[in-house]
Amino acid sequence: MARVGLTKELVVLAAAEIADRDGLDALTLAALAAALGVKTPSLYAHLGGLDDLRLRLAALAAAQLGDVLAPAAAGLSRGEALREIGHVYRQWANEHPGLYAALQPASPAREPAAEQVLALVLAVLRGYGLEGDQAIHAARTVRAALHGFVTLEAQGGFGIPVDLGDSFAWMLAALDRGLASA
Amino acid sequence: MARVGLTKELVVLAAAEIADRDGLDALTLAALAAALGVKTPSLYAHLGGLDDLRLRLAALAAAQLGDVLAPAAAGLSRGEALREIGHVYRQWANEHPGLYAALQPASPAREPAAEQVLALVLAVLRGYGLEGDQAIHAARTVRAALHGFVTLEAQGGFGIPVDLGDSFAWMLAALDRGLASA
DNA sequence: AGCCACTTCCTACGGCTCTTAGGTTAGCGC
DNA sequence: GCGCTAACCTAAGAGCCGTAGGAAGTGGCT
Repeated sequence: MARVGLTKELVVLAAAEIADRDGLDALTLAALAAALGVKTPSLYAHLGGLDDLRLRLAALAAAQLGDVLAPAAAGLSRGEALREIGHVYRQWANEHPGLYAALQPASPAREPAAEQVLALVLAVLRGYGLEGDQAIHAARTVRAALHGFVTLEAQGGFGIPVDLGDSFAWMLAALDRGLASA
Repeated sequence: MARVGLTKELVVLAAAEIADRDGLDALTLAALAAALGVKTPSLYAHLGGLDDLRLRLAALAAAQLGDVLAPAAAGLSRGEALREIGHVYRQWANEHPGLYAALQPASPAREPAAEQVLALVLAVLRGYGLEGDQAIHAARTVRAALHGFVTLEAQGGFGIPVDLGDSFAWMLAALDRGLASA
């Protein structure tokens, strides 16, 4: 019985790879164990089970997204910052569909990263002169638009053959105008 | 063996009720059969299986959403029409979380209703002077914002204790300004 | 009325999922 | 070299979807 030498980190990374390649639904403990060259019950030495795996995946995703987003708006303001954050957000989501999907049911595991992103967005919104409740409304607006677009795109929800990148850029420009005139 | 007298319609309606009450994930053939007072395999007389049930649910959801949305913007234009459509959309989604979720993986089953909704939105956008590709970009923007907000709301994705209705109204107003200045 | 055919509904089963319980063995520290 | 930890295993159970094949209620036809 040659030991594989798994660690929690290796297991979660392998899970992320499966989720991104085959979809989050294809991430089963059986598939994960097979990918690691191990029998399914052996995973319970490293994980608390499927729910625990999903939480760890969500935490990993939140951390990664936070890391790519953090430097995106450095030195930019208003429209430029919004556009940059938007494009980085969309690109990361497109490159990591499984991880992005794992982010979905809001869980405590991703709370810290969520607050990091929120702070980042609020900083940009201050450039628009938005504070207090206004800033919260605006942050939710931006988040809803980004999340909605990326989600619909991932699910093939946009049927019409008009370039999605153009539409995304158009949306960010419209958001910029909407925020600027608040 | 008293017969229950099921029909495809009754089965799908019962499924919709379970999905809305307990969540789409809780909609299993076993749960559906139990709710109908029948054993699981009996459902196969009315359905092709779980995938088929999900498609039928998506078709039902698309039809319902189209029906409530169609008269929403009658006699209104621009900002008022957008606000009305938005509120009806959100209200329906909040009242039917299971059906709304069933709409998710874009399937051929909901195509007709999707086109109906698209035509409705495009009509409103004409009020903003948007045509051709511009109108497509704008329609995608509106859809992304609505879908994103409603989805995040359903998942408890908005943590901060600021009124969600206010945020939604703010988003619709921001969209209106963004579209008006396109 | 009586019978036939249809369709609903059933039991039984196989394969997949996650999960727990308990035993074996590899490899590190003493 | 020996023992302890933990990584890994087999075995088993509950729940899921889906298929196969049989029994029974219901409507139509003679």
